[in-house]
Amino acid sequence: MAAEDKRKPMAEGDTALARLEALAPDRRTRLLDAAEAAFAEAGFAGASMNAILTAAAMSKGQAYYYVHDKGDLYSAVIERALGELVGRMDFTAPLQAATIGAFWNGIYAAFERLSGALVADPVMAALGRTMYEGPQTEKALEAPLARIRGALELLVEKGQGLGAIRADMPRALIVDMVLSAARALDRWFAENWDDLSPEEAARLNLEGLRMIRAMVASAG
Amino acid sequence: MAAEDKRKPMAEGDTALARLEALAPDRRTRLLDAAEAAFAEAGFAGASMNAILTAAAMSKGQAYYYVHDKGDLYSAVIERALGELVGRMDFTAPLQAATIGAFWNGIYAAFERLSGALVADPVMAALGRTMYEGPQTEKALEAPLARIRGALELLVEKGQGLGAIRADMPRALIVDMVLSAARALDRWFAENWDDLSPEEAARLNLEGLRMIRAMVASAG
DNA sequence: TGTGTTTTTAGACCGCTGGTCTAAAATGTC
DNA sequence: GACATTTTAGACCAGCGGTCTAAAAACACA
Repeated sequence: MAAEDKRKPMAEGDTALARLEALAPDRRTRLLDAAEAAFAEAGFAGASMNAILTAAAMSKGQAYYYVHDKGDLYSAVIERALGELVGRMDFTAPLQAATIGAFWNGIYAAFERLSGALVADPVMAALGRTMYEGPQTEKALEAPLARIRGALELLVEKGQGLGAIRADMPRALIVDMVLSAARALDRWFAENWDDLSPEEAARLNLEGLRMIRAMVASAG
Repeated sequence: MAAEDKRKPMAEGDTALARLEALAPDRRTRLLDAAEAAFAEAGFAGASMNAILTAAAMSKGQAYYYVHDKGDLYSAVIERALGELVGRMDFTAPLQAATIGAFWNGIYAAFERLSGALVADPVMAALGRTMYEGPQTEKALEAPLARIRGALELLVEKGQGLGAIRADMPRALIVDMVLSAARALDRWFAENWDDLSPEEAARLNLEGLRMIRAMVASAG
């Protein structure tokens, strides 16, 4: 009478983050820090799981007990980083704006804060670039990305309500275009930062946001 | 007196495409076709070199004689695909436009042709999505991407000369933002194509281009 | 404290990856 | 026919992400 295998096979749907969350904070931090550094430097595919585990001083069995696979670990890293970022952006001002002008000004301010944060933290910036690697990352990103898109979508909705943003295009499309233009702007800044005077940088940043605004502003 | 090794070690800078170009056309096509299909389906990192070689009925020694590494093969695939695409876009009309209106119309027409081509050829579209995988592809793409950017830059310059495009921002930045917004537009279409009526698709496509135009148009 | 159960850990192991290397085959040259 | 060069085949290599087993550690209840 073979005893049935009662070992818990890692609850199915939960992306194993359940266990990760229960892991002692210092060890979780050690793992996520090592992973974040590796992903930021080499991208998702380029980062070596083995190297990450060595850096985090964790055995394989240990790591794969807390995480389904590499993509899962990646999700956790992104989720943590995103948490810090959205905290910094803080969209409450534009969301409560009463006029079109106040709406845009609130957005400018939020993006300025974000931009400052990314400039100050190149690892985070590099990690962000990671997010478009392709089919493998895409799946791992679904959950965390949905959250940030949700926030932006809310913002667009508010803008449309105020008459600030054109309402004749699908909201999702507008969000996509804004996100990607903003990212291009950011990438350009990252690459050319050293050649820019502070004044020029500030001017270009503001004008860049104005360009994005022009793209989505309602014709009126 | 050991005879020096006279074997040609594959000329250094030339990305080995020299040999590839000299390869009999049918065999080169066989290899590139197999690679294109694999890259389009699984992305750069996800595609298996071994599988590609099997599909192309080529031995390893053979393939690596004509190509430095996977990135090199990828470059060749992109280069070929890009050649077909730029042929389809044909920017001569907007480049010779005499008025702002004609300039934009020419651009609309070129993008419409491109969009049509991508819709008709999903493999090519998938391949395009591949191009932003990360550090690994980036290097392989430098050369082919520089060409398309060059073409766009010319276009922006012309637009600035006509007063159609704002001249107060670095040309490279404008090109980046346009490219990435256009890509977002394209991606959105790729994902939502099935849910769109032809009329709606046409309208959104045109309006999307107008949005991009609004982003870069001079304040005038 | 002793015993049985469950959770956690270590690391050997697996199939596969992209890439190298050598020895033979093919081709060219005189 | 003889020699040099170019091209081919595929065994082989280190490293990859991931699995698995067996022991260790922690917990539960007496």
